[in-house]
Amino acid sequence: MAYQTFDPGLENRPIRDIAYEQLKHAIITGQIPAGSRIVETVYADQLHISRTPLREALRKLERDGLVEYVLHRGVVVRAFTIDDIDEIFTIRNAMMMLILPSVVENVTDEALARLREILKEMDVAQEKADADALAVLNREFHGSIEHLSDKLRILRVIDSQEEYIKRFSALAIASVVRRSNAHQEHHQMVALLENRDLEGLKKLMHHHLEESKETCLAAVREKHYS
Amino acid sequence: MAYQTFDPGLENRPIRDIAYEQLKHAIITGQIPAGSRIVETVYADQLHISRTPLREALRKLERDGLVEYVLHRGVVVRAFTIDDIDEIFTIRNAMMMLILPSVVENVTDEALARLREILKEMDVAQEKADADALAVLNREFHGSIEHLSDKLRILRVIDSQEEYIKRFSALAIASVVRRSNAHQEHHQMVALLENRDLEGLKKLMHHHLEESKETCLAAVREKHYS
DNA sequence: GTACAATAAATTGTATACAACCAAGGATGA
DNA sequence: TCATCCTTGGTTGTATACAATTTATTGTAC
Repeated sequence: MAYQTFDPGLENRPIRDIAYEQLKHAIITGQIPAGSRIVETVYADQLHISRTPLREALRKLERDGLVEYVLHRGVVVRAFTIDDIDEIFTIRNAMMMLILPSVVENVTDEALARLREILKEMDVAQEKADADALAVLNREFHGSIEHLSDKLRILRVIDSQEEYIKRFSALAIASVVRRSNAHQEHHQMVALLENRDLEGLKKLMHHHLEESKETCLAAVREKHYS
Repeated sequence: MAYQTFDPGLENRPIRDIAYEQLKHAIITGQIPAGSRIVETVYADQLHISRTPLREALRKLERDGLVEYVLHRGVVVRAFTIDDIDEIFTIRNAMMMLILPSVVENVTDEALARLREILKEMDVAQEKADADALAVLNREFHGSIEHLSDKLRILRVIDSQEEYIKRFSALAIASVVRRSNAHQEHHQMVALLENRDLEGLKKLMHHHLEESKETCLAAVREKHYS
């Protein structure tokens, strides 16, 4: 068959990466339920690609811990429990504490201006109670802060959990109360960053992520997701 | 060509995993220097395998962050600095603090007996100043403690750094002074575990890993590794 | 009907073939 | 001499073919 000539705009990535992201998304959202066996030919046909790039995508998922490989039996989707969510947020929180010193150290006026810009957009979204927009802006906001750090390996750990965070922090933002508190906290964060107040920022960020976790866990428990 | 029919004993893993580990080892030990481009055909020939399993190994290394992928240009070995070592130990220390509560909670008499057994072997190795044996036992000792925890995702983060730790903590163990201190600390750890003294253990473990890091960094700086 | 052996089907593991792309160098023309 | 186009060699991207292994199925004996 012909190559996948989708290529929207400038993107010309290998289709193994497309497959990787699609599978990752499908697993995290539960479209492919935990315990499912991923038979290569089935998914290759479904994605209209050959087994080769699909297998490379599976190897990546394997390193991510999303699927488990069994000798001569291929991969199975790993289970995903409330404890996982707890751990993911806990890891993220701990990593954040590790990078904050370098974040405060490296913050520039340009970065602060950018954060204030995002905050303004968040004000609007908050006003309109647009949870979807807030979820996107929220990731942008936190991402901008995190990537002020030069601790590349720690950032890599955070980024490896990024996809989960995206999904689950959206759940937290769905809560009206949490949304309002989080919004205030975001404003406070920028103020603390402005003053280079490391201790204050650490305390606030820790609280912020802890609250997000609790709200998210409550939401998940309610939906009896596990 | 015929399949790689090496298969020593019971091991019958796919050769992509063999390739993965060999490449990983070669990169971490510096046999393949940072910045090198890994041309698939070259290494496939060298390992006497085809490109397919090699590519799957490369995808895993990509997720590990050991190599970097450039569109249509393949992978290059990422640089590996003193800062990386610092971060790796820092991450490990932070993760350890997160799992220790569950370690203390789950510790059993059998586990303690096992730890004392390892300690005894370490006594012998310490007596004989056998640094190589100590390095192995050291990993076994710490691994046994870590895996008392049921925080699987956090353990996964620790394990993902395992290979580095193996290499670098061996450097720390090469120091006679550090070796002696570490040995004492290991004995103290078991005592604290016995008493389920979480706070004491946290304090000691934090100190222990911090000292290992410093010794290792000093050794690396001396060898002007970076 | 159950147990076991033999066989067939499904699936993964590996190798190879070919297409697409990039980079470098030479040919052509001004 | 310089710029531009084209070609070509090298390398990655993908598809496919085939081998090996596991799992399911069938058949036969008891």
